[in-house]
Amino acid sequence: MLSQSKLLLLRRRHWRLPSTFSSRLRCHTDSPSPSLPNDAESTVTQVVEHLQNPWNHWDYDKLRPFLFDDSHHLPHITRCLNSIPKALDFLNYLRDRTEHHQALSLVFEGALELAKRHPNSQKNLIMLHSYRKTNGGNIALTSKSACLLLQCLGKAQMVDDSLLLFKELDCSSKNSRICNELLKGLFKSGRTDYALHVLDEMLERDSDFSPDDFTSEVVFGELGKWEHHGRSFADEEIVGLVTKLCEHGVFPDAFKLTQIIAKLCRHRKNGHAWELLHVVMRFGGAVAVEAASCNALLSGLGRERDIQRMNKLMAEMEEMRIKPNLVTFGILVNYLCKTRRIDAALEVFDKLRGKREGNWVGVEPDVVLFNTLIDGLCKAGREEHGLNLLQEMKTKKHCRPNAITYNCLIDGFCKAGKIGKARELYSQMIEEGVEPSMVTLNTLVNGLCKHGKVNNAIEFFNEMKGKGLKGNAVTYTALISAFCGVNNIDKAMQYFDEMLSSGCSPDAIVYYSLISGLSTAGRMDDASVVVSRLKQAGFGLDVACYNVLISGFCKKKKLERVYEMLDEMEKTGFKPDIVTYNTLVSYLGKIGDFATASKVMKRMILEGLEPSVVTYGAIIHAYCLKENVDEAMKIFEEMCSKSKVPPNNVIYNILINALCKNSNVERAVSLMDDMKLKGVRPNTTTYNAIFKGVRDKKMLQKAFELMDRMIDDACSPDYITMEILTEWFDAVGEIEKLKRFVEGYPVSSPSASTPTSICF
DNA sequence: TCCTAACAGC
Repeated sequence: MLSQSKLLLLRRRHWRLPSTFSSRLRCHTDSPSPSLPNDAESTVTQVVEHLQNPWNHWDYDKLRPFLFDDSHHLPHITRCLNSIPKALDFLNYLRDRTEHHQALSLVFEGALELAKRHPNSQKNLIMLHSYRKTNGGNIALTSKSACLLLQCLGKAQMVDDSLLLFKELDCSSKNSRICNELLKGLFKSGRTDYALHVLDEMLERDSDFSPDDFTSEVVFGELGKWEHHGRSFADEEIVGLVTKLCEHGVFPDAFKLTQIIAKLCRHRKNGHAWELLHVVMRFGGAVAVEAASCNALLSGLGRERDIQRMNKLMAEMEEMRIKPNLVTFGILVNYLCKTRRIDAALEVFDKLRGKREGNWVGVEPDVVLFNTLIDGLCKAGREEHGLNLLQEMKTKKHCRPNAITYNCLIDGFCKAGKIGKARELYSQMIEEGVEPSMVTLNTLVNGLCKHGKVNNAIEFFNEMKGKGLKGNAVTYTALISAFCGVNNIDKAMQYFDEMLSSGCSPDAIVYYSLISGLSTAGRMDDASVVVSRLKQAGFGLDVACYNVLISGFCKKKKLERVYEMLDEMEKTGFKPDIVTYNTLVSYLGKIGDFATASKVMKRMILEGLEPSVVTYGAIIHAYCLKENVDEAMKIFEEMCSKSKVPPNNVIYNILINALCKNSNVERAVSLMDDMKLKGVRPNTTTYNAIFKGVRDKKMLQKAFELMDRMIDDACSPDYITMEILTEWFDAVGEIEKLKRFVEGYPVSSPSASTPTSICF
């Protein structure tokens, strides 16, 4: 049969504690806390039983002893009531009968503890807090109560209540735990400055509540966070705060220290991170610092290419006997790879697995380390060596190659132009059961596009679509750029639309590719449409984007649109760069406005930009177009003698072309000799220009000579070369020589019959 | 929950 009280409890279902806590029987058998002596135990049990009386018919005399000498039992007694309403009834009953504040405080503490154990503790604690606020004026808080309330108010971000509560406490009941809870709440609500003020009080020499491990947890946890509700910390402030705490013997744990250092390094504040780690090293020694924290700093230093400090830190680690781990070596190898010192990276790699003499023998490299090295090798054009490492990985149990391993190699072989090998590696990865990723898809699509195999790229992409892999912005950038590159704007637009309809959201780079393609194709109206779509999507133009647009408008002679772009650039805070100036100079040169071109160049120099080889090229080209080759040559001489930029083959090509057109073939030929002398490599365009010149002057012998030189320079004739030479050689009966030339044989000496280096 | 993390597009 259910007792009356149990019925009551059931009726107040929502107040009930879970069955493990709630049964009245349990309270009977529940022995009071172990510290309770046996005789006390029985009196406590008696009074609890009495209080369980469902109609709250309580005998004040029975309770009286607990209000005075034995009042320390009150929290426990209250907890045993197992019902918050009942506890409040008890509290109200006492308040009507006694002025004994301590007793009330202790009963309230018991009620709070009950609430804390309730599954809906937060709500119940808040309820008790409101109860006390509205009608519990004379209930002072014990330290424990204050702690519980501050904890729940902190969680609820009721920061003003927290502060009021804290102020009301008298100094004797304040302790570190209470301060910590307040601190936590203040940080959580973004009252950073107030929190720091409390922390300062805690640190004061004569304060009774000095910071402890929990303080460290709260404060350092806050410093390591990426997002703050209130103001974020200045990096200097972080260092200052940690120093202050360390001086008081409060250290961050290894995890927090690592987190804070990593955060500073990501903000490119290596100096502060360095200082921070060294403060902790200085005050806390090696105990406080683990390899992970050093690794965080090492990787930051690596990113900024600060090898001096990397070495210094490694030496300090050794001195302090902080043992480097695999990650430490990973950072070092990564640094060496990224600075193209791949042999040094291999040396570290071999040392650490004991293949060479060194101190670090016996560390087994992992997949990341292998991948870092393979990528480094591929980027250095040593993909074959990377392949060897792949084979080695396959023999290891814990180093199975993953998609990233294959991606690095596939990219390496693509960049080296060995598309076949790249595809072979792709098949290999499928055979091995390694799932290709989006990066695999993009690497191959891009590789195929870059080598003029757009159709194969599309084929492969379709194949992957069949497997359920969709393309992303990177995939579409590759395709769009490729189609723009072959002037197939419609196809590029088609893929742009497909990207949108497939649900892939474009990024600034895809927009850039299309804008660039349209501008190059002279379709400025379409380009402008894409620009507004880019802006609608929430992106902005960058300098590169402005440059392609300016160049496009220049080509279309839409000067007013050019100025519009320049104004917009200025308004959005972008300064024209060397490309912008070169575009303008080139345009002004082409329309023959040398006065303005010269003004633009002056402004460019005023802005601190040095004229580049492109700037000189633009001016030289402009004079050539105006058939003022003498002036062009003057600038060329100036380049050779005074400027910091020596002429390249583009400059020579412009001049050779112009001289030939001007019937000054001799001078053009001497420029070709000059190129050889200066080590500037001629290309097919150079030869085409000079061939035109010697053809017009009917210098057949010179043509033979140049053909041999062309073979020696490993330049292959193109359709323009053939156009220039075929008719001429046919007319003079030398078509055989031309055939031999195309096959790579020398032609100037009739006896020559062995192929030359062109076969390589 | 920290550190190496590698790979793709302008």
